[in-house]
Amino acid sequence: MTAETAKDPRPSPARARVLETAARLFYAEGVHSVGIDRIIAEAGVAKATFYHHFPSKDELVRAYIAEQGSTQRAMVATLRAASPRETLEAVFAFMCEFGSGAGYRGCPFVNTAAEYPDPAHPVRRAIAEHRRWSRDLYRDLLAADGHPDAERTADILLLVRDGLVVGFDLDDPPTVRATVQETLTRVLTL
Amino acid sequence: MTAETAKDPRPSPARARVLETAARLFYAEGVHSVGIDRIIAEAGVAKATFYHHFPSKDELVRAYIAEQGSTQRAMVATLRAASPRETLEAVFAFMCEFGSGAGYRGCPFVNTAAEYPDPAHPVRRAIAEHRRWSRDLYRDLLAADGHPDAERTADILLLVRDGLVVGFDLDDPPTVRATVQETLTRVLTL
DNA sequence: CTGAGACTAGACAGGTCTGTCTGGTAGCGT
DNA sequence: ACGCTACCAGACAGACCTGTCTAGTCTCAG
Repeated sequence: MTAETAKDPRPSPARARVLETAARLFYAEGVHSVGIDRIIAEAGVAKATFYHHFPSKDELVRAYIAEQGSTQRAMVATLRAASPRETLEAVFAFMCEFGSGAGYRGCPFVNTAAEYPDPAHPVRRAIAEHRRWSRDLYRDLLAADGHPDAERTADILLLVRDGLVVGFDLDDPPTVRATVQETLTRVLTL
Repeated sequence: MTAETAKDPRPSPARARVLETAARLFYAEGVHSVGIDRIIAEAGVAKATFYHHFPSKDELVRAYIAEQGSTQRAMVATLRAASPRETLEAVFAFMCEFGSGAGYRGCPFVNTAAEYPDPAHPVRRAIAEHRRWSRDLYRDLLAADGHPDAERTADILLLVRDGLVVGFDLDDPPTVRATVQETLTRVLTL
């Protein structure tokens, strides 16, 4: 699916404004709590324009998830460090940094999944796709670092990642930060 | 807050039916996706009766969260094993068992928190309360087992718990089960 | 110049949401 | 017998939801 990676030759500022506004509101308040009317009002876009670009609200949600995914992939690309091990640590350090920020409201993928029970739903599929990418990123970095059990350790890192994003949202950020650090130490040292 | 622990001398079957139905639907489909009308219809209760027992939907959600908490506390009480260490393992084994079940849809606390952004909201406070109880349970069991760093390890176990409940919902259960086992091994052995 | 398409403004339909209200029945303690 | 409380059935208000539609503006390629 190369839907969000330069598919459309015309960027369409209105569409971008809708997606940007939707991302901000969905993340801050949840998908079902934010209506189309509010999105188009804050984006300064007519309703017909919205439905010209997105066939339904669900498709907007799917686009929101896909856009979050590409944003995160781009962010990780900027974190590439000298060694795979350092890159891995930079990724988790970044998540901790982000999770300690003011507007943090948890992981958009996990939060949105909570509002879409059906695993076969397109939104859920988009979420699953990003999870696979995350896990593969961890595995590749571990393997490049010469880790003897990259596959299983990647699964563990995904589990730590999930605990991290939930913890920063629900618990005391400095404590979670220290907990993540300690967990990574115990999990990565053999 | 002793609201759910034998406060009312009259159990009120109608109230219990509402709470039971709400718990089932909220868990399976999410809080905002399930309306009052549907709950009272499936519970076989009049609307006036519902609003006689619960002042608002938000209060029903709070009661749902509180009830989930007491249910989990009761469940843990039945898992007490010979040693604290075995009890701890039984708790995580039970979560894995439950997470592998057919109707599993993630953690009601985490899922509901995703729909209530405001940390000051009563629902979020009830969720925070249960998280404190979980962390304290881990800490007490670790301390009773003679663990040298019960406090920090309890934080880690809470993080593992969060990763566990998310993973069983979004990923392949058998894989997550093995991952949890391996994570606990790496995290608990010093 | 012409026509296609992106855009704005806003009415509208049909449904669902929470919460209130009326009206009436049944059990139970005193 | 009386009154309190729990309970049922369902209408109703007012707001909000998604999605469609009309009507008209503006830009730009050909």
